[in-house]
Amino acid sequence: MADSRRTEMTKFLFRTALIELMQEKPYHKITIKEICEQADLNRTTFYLHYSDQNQLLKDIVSRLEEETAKHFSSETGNCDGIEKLIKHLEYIKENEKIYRTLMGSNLDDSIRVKIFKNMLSDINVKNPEWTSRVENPYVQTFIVFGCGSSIFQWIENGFDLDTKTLATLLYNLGNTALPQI
Amino acid sequence: MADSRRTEMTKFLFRTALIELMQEKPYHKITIKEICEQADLNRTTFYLHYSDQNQLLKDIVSRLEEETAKHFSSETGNCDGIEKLIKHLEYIKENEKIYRTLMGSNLDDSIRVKIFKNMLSDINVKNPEWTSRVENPYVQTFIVFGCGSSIFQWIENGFDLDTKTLATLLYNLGNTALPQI
DNA sequence: TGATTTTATCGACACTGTGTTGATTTAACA
DNA sequence: TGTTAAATCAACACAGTGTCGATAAAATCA
Repeated sequence: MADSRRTEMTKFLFRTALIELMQEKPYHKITIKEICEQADLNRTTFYLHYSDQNQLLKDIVSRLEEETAKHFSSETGNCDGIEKLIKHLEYIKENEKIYRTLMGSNLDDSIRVKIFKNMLSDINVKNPEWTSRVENPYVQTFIVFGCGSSIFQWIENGFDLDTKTLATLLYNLGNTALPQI
Repeated sequence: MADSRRTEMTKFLFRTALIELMQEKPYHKITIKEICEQADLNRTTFYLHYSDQNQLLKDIVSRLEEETAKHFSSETGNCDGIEKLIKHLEYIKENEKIYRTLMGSNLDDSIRVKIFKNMLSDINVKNPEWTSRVENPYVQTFIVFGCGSSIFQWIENGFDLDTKTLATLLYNLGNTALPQI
């Protein structure tokens, strides 16, 4: 019924193996064979659970999304916009390894957008100052990718700004522009 | 001496073949064998000029950069910031095929950044309103990726805004935020 | 033009990764 | 403990890679 403990463990090992390999080399150069060797599992077993690397990667990303959603549903009930952004940045900092790995692996656009939106989801959905005025999709894109890329750079730079400074910067970048459009 | 006409033609055929294939499928799924079949050239000939697909792609991108630079060195001598941006957008529109192909193929970050910066190079380098005040690398990243992604979306949407409207929008998004930081 | 050099082609090679098979072993759990 | 589900194993045909040495074609120039 559902996924037994054994298969759950197997899938966990595959996910771990891919994440480990992604820290060493770009995603697109990682073969299924390598993943299996890293996980110490048979290649036939891989095909029992995933059709290819992309399926496995999607599994990793969707689990991260679930965990993030779970975390923020309880955490940030009533914060204002900038506090939510700070909480998001803190969450990313706490989960440095997975975010650094995902962002540094030249992933496909669809995956990258998912992660960007995930990093900003609460803000993008719930903060009236930011989004209720943003019916223009170009402005949304500008802000999501502008913020997302800056956060990515912040991760790469080893968190050289404290969360409040970066949050204020990004918030102002997005916010001050909006009313004037 | 240098590249003879014959090798120049051969390389041109390989470049054309890759661009054609990139319109059909994501870059990372294109094999060297396919490129050769598309170009109607022998696979051994490919290895005579390029070590792999990435080399060929870099060739394509660097030639686009050269052409762009050549175009803008004569074109936009003395325009102000927003006019330069309009000229860039018009140039992208004129070269729709190559830009659409490059941006829609899930390329590596390094290539994407090159193209983004290329799209904004004049603005980023020469417009005092935008960049002399931007010593903060996070703000630069925000603007480059914000604008780049919006322009990408504009291409994907089939140029649904006229160049002046989009240029004004992006210019305001970047510009109004800056003085307040 | 014919001789020379450069460039593209051809066939073949060993090698790596892919995706699938059926038979077998291992481990969970009722 | 016996039954069931999951992981393993060996083997398969197949596709793409990168590299040969030998050959053919085509550009260059004496």
